[in-house]
Amino acid sequence: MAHIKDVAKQAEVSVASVSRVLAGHPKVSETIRQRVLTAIQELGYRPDLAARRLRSRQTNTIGLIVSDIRNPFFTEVSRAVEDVAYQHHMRVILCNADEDAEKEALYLDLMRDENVRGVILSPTLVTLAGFHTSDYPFPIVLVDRCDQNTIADAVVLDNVDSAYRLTTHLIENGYRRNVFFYGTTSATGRQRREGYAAAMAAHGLESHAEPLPAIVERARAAARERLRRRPLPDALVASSGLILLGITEALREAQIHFPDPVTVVGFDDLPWTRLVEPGITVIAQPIYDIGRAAIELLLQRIAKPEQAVRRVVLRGQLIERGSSVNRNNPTGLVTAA
Amino acid sequence: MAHIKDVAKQAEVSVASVSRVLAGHPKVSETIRQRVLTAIQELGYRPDLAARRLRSRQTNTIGLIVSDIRNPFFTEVSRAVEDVAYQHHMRVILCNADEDAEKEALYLDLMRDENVRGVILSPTLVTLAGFHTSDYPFPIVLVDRCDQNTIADAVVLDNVDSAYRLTTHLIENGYRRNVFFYGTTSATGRQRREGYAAAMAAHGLESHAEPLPAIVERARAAARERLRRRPLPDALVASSGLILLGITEALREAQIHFPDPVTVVGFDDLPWTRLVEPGITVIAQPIYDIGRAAIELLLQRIAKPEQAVRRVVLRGQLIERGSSVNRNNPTGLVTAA
DNA sequence: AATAGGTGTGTAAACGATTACAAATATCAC
DNA sequence: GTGATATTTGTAATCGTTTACACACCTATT
Repeated sequence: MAHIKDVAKQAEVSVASVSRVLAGHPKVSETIRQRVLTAIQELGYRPDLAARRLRSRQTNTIGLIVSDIRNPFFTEVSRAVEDVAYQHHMRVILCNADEDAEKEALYLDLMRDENVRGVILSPTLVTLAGFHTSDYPFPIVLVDRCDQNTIADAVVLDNVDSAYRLTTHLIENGYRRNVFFYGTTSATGRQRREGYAAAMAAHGLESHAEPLPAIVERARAAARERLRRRPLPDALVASSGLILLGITEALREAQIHFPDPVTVVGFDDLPWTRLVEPGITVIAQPIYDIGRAAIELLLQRIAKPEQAVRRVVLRGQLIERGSSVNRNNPTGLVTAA
Repeated sequence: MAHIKDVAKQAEVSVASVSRVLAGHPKVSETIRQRVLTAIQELGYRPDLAARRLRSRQTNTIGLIVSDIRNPFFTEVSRAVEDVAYQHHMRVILCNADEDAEKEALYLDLMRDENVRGVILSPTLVTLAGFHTSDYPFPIVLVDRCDQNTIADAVVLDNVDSAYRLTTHLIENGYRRNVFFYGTTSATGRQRREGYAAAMAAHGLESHAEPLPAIVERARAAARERLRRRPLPDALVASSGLILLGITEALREAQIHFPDPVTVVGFDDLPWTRLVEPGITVIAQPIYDIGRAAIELLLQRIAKPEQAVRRVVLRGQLIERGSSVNRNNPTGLVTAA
């Protein structure tokens, strides 16, 4: 394995010059630059990252701590983050905290050990509660989850409003007894519940919100349970893609072919929501954009540590499908007034 | 930030002793061990990874290079790999090669730079073609993709046999004109095509295999195209979950409610295959087990570099659902002979 | 011609751990 | 009590870079 010394010898220059060429330093003559470059070629030299990091006290790594890598939302976010990061010659360490605050803390420590330049994090409620950017030696951008009180760079959906629009859409189409299933570990679930409750209240309807751990199995169980009770609801509303999947499975189990007598709508425009007849109405999140905004925010923050804290809010898009077909006017004909 | 020197001073021992305690070295007296441990506590000391790696020329990192992180197969594999790796105090660097041989090579170089202990790789055909373990300074375990000629540790499905069973099942249930859609970038797609072709031939039927890039959009387009031609096939067979999704979307677009006149079956028991009526017959891969086997194989190889090359082959499970209902006897009644 | 101010280049000191080796101490047999 | 041996502990070299600083050289100004 060739070292920087060998390159220096081969190019008949000092190690400092080699290092300067490597760093793209401006004050180095074209002659030397060329000699070094060919020497590097000839020897197939690759700098030792460990030595470099030790001496320079810097890495080109950023950390991405997601709460569940199996959630398609986070795989898409990861994808966006990696795409942009690699364009900027930054490496990404991806960690999976499993909706577990302890693991989150563990990984944040790991990030410190790794000397990362910054972190993108989708925090649990617990972590978010006492969250202060200043507790960490690197900048942090929150993604998907953030509340009003937290002072930190963040990229989130307009959760309250999206849930409000989704619920209002349901109500206007004649679904009035709507049950909301939401994840308890995230701020996002709570905010969406809030939007749901506001919409219900605005129409003089009673809220029924069911908190649960945001995984498919628990959502299925909760929905199954609810479908056993009477009176049946008009609609089940899911606060995330995973919960939506669980609910849909429960409906299928119960042989209920939505939209009648019970229908289902929710968050996240996953491919299969179009596939199951007659299609599920959802709020589509611009997931890739969320991820991209997060990494761009982080890169800016790294470049300018002192810039003002920013919060990017992206709008969810209501996609109407068969599961929210108008019950008031099921024939689709215009009723005479 | 406290250094090892500070700890040594605080504990009134030498830096060597501190280092030995940190490494869990056996020859260190209980007295010193305790003094060091409390000093570490008091100072909140955390060793500098860069320095440690530079001096010891070792990391506790393994690399995982997958071909598409958005493919649920690979997210599940990642999950398994990370779970087991972290239990063994190993970090994982996850990279996404995007079915691109150049990116694969790039990431393998990156792995070398990072001095990883080993790599798990799902190679493209191009990379697999000239693959020699000895070209790399670390052990490599192939996952999901490997051909007969490649000499390397590997964990794969019984692709040929699974495809054979799936196709035979179709034929026996009365579907005879079956078209196989498979990804061209992976050895897996080819092997499954082989099993399909063998089953067709065994029943005196003609093969129709359509190669395509293994992404949803291309599969949808290919299926759409095929559905336009006449005569219509009896069944479309997908060699992967993403292709299955594309085909199912095309069927929906064309308003074809499988199993009649055209049905669909394929690989990967994704949650939605149960959901779309009347359910899609699939080969279920034991994905988590595949990932776990891969990381365990790698850890063993790291521990014993000279052990014999191993190939672990896991069996796919045929899950029969509505999409392969028996056409010979559609009523389900026993026909009098 | 002497001085000042740039350039560009080289030398050597970091960076913070691990670890070979030497030194000190403990253990034991006689 | 002595020497031999085994066991801990400490000192200092080392890993491969980056970078502060010094130095040599060149140009421009007086």
